[in-house]
Amino acid sequence: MAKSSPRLTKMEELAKVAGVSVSTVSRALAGNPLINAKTRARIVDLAAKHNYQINENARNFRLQKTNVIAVVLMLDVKSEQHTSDMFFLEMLGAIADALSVQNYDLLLANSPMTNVLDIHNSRIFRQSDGIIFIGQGNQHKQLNEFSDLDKPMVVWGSNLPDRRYCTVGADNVVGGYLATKHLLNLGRKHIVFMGDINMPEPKQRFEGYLKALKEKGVKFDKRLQIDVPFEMSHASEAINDLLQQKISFDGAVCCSDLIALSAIAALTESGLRVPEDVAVVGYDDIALAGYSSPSLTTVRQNIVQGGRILVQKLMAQINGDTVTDSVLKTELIVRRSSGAW
Amino acid sequence: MAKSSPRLTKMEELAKVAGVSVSTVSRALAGNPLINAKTRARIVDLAAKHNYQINENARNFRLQKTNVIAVVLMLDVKSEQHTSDMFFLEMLGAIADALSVQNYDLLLANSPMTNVLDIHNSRIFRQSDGIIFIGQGNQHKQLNEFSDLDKPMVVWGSNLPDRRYCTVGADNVVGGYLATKHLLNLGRKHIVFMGDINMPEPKQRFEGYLKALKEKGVKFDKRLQIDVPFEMSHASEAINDLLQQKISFDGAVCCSDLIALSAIAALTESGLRVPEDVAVVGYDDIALAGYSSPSLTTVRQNIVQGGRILVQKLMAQINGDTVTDSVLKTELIVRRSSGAW
DNA sequence: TTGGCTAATGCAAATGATTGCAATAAAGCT
DNA sequence: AGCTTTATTGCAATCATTTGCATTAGCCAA
Repeated sequence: MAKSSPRLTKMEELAKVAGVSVSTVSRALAGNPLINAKTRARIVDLAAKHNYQINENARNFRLQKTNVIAVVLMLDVKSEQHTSDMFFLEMLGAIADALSVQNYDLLLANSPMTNVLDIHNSRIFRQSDGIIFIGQGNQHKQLNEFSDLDKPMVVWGSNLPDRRYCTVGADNVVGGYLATKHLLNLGRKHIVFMGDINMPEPKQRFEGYLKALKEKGVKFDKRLQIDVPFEMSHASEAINDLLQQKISFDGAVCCSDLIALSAIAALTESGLRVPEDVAVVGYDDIALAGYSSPSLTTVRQNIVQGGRILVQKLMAQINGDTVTDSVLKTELIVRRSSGAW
Repeated sequence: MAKSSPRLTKMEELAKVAGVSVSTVSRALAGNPLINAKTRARIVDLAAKHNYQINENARNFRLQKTNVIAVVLMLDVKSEQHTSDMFFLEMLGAIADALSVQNYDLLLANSPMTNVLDIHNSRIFRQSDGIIFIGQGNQHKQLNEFSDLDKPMVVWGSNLPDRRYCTVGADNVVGGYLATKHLLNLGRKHIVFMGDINMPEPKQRFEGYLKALKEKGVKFDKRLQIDVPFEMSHASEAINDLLQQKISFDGAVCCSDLIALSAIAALTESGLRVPEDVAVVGYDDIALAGYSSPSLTTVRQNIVQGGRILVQKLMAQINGDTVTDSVLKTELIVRRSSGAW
């Protein structure tokens, strides 16, 4: 590039420089094969040389699209998942990256939302070409209704029965299975499951938990399943309750790292050693997991890949394609201390 | 509202229903006093009744504005602040809330950025009416240059000398002071300061640290100031180094909760008790701080207020006003365990 | 009645891009 | 040469809104 001339801001100007009509420039920049290849190349070069940038405002207006994707964080409802961990930010970052590649903006919606359907009359709806929901909360039914509005949408979450919307999510059954099997392999027999099985994702993890128990021929003790919300404080209380009731256990599968850390705190405060007396496995692999003491064995969901696939599915819908659900691989991150080696 | 008719999507339709021209509708909805008050009220009512929503795309196009604010997370550079804690998400949420009140969208830019000036030729720049930078990283100079581009901008960070851009930030000097004084009041005399004083904010907190020491007549031991990045793992190493060198200390002021938690982990692993042997104070008050064991005494920045003021300052600039910096109050959150009562 | 003044409203241009259709030029065919 | 076909390009309408200027209507005074 020889030198950058003063920037051309309108197609009209670029057309004059190139000695062609505005239509031709428009088509050339869009890669329309109607335009002679040589002309096209020449115009593209000129555009670069003069630092021409299309006016996206005008373009979007003409094309009746917004080039904006709304992201709704489902973190309103009490005892909702991940309210206080890194999951959302990481996912948000992953989505933003994936979107920027496609030249889309991200419109963040994060005001408390008691009913997803309220979105219909909001800016979120009108001012976006599609919506990504992070989590389902307990609004499965509303999400189903929402999908009837024919707005491109995709949901990070589990593939619930009767869903009419597209989901992308990690394999929760496998996640629960891996965590449980890890503890079983260490010889633990009395394993607590900490997570609210009324919520979609914990429920599936619990399935995996049961599957692993069955495989090893360990009988399930239903006193060991505890409906703790993802919020931390309840986890310590739950552990203390168990201890007080003299229900003995030597392992714990937790539905988030925060629950796990909270449980570990309660255990050590009660004089129990982790992992010698009780081995603990978390979920999510938040940054803290690796650095806490004892460092945390945990189940990792591939968030970057998740964000990318969410965007990809949404784009497909915007282009009129029909899409299918996607279940991502889940892996167990074994660290030395909490879950033993 | 009697009943909602099929939605009107164009002003033209609304104008027909109202029996006036499009111009009149436009002016009426904008509250233009040219239009007769009664007519205006009638049109506004009709708009509501027919659920008319203005086409913001067309409006923005005509008015040559984007109604989008870009938010740049300065989390690229190695050893940058807060890379892995909740701070960014909370701030992002606060900003998004404040923006939505003003009917602005949030465009998230979070791709690694080695030089802020690269933004000039990017979508972030063209497709937004203003930019909010979260953090300064080590790009103070570039931010200064950037401010010469006459794009409305505001920066969350500390009020460095020679800045030509508007900043909003918490009072880091006071933060460092409060944390240190708290430990001194508990009778601690050998207090470690953990934070990279080459970074703007830790540097100011360090100032507060020194001020508190001086006030109590405690001499500063420079071996106790340690340049740990905000990233956690280094903090444990640093603590272990100190212990190995037999440098004794009985307190620690940390520049983030993550550093604090990491330090606590290292201390307890070495057989030291927190807070009996070493009292620790963190910074940020992330959700985990209250639930970890021992629970963490920490310095809280008012993030919601911060987001609101950032937006307010930016709006003022967009409207052509000149703005001044803003320093927010900082408070110490005392919890029983880590920092003692 | 006519002219002047004001308050209220409408006309039409403008914003910057896209695209159906028409127009032109070049080439091929008989 | 004359006619048809094809490859390229340009014209002009269109998207929904805002706004300078013109227009109309109503009122009052002379």
